[in-house]
Amino acid sequence: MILLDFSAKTPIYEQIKEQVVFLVHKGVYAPDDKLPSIRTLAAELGVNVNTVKRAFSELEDGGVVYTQAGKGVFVSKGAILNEELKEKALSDVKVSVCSAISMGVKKDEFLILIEELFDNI
Amino acid sequence: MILLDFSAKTPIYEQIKEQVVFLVHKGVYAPDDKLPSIRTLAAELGVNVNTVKRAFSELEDGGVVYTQAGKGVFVSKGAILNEELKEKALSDVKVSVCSAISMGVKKDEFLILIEELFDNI
Amino acid sequence: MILLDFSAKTPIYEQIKEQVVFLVHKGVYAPDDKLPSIRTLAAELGVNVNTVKRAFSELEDGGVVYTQAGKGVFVSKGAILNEELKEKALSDVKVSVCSAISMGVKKDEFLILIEELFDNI
Amino acid sequence: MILLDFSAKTPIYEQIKEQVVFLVHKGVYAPDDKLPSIRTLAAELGVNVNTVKRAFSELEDGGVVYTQAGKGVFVSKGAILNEELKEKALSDVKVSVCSAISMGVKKDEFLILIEELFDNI
DNA sequence: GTGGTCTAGACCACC
DNA sequence: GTGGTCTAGACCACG
Repeated sequence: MILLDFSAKTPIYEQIKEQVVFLVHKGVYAPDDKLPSIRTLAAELGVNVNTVKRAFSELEDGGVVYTQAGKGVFVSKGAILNEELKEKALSDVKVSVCSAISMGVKKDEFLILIEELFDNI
Repeated sequence: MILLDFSAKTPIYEQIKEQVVFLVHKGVYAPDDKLPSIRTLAAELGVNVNTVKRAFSELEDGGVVYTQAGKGVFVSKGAILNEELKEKALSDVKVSVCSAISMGVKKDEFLILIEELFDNI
Repeated sequence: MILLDFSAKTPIYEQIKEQVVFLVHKGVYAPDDKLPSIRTLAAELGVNVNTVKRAFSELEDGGVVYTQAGKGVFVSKGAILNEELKEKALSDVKVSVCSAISMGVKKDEFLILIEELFDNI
Repeated sequence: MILLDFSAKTPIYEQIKEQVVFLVHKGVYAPDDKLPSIRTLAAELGVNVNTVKRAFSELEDGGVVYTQAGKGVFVSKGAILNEELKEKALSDVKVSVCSAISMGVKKDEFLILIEELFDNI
């Protein structure tokens, strides 16, 4: 299931992308599984069709999914290794950590936060 | 000194805000110190007056600075202890880390990144 | 309908803020209703886009409305119960009444003024 | 004693005017009493001489004080009856009360507030 | 079409 | 000199 935060700063299509990638990593969608159709997903999420289309299109550019015209959108075999998205995510972490450091957050606080997050998985 | 990255995705006024907060935390500006006038700073940064104004205005909303019309903008006494900003920054880190985890980033990668950032200070 | 007094001392964006809050309290705009777009409203009021934008932006800070970029500005669910705004308004009354008292205004004059204002509603 | 709120929205010279009027009404300064010199008062308040000068100048226009060149500024005999300032103060109350009404403040709340203020005198 | 950001001007009140 | 408000444009990302 995909949940969107419409009030968030991150664009809707980015949220969709991230959550699809997440679901693939989690194994909810295996390679060659068919994703929900663009129109179905758009209806479920209460979102414009173009928004889902953009998300899927960029996922395809990133090699996470592939499209078969008239059939649907499927998970790529190499999806798990998508380095581009991973790099971007790490870069975002770097930015937010830098910002937090400038607010006076100490190293220990980061380490604790990361431990907590990994414990909750 | 404030440095701007005009090609960054983060708005200029946000960059100014962050760096002012950083300078205050570093002690470059002490409580009740006068910040450069918005016009002076705008000229130095090669930026529009309104952009600096917005940055200062939002810093005022956040309790980091206070304004005396006709006099200038000054650092608040409680600015150093502003826990709210710190909490928000940590929350942002949490979000970005969660996102990165879902992209497949492993715990070690976070730890390395944090070590690197603290080494560079 | 929003009416502006361009010759008033109170800034235009403050007038817009007050009247939107008033309309929300009156129930003209219910929670999750979409407000007029900033461009439409600016055109209707004969005012600059940025002025309306500032009004909406500050209403968002105050929790009266929320924004979905690319969609519009909507009334918050908790807007009607916003005690903070009420407290601030009462505080402003207190200040002005104190000032008036020091000018020699008697208690009866306040009571008469309040009666008149409530009669006109 | 005059106390200023530099962070307030009301201009410094208005605050000085109001407090002088208040002190006169309270009887701290009687008719023909000499007020502190402009420079003395400016120094005490940590304020620019021009600011005090403006306050006194407008008080003189309003008939609250009169100036004797080379001697000083003195309280007028008719100061207690200054209707102009009183009208302005009442007008300010009206504005703030209107604003508060639109925020949902009820009549009783105003009456209670006024009772409280008059009890504290 | 929507809001978000930014620019380059302007005028005003205050200090 | 300072900040506060406002205008009339512009470009961008998003839906």
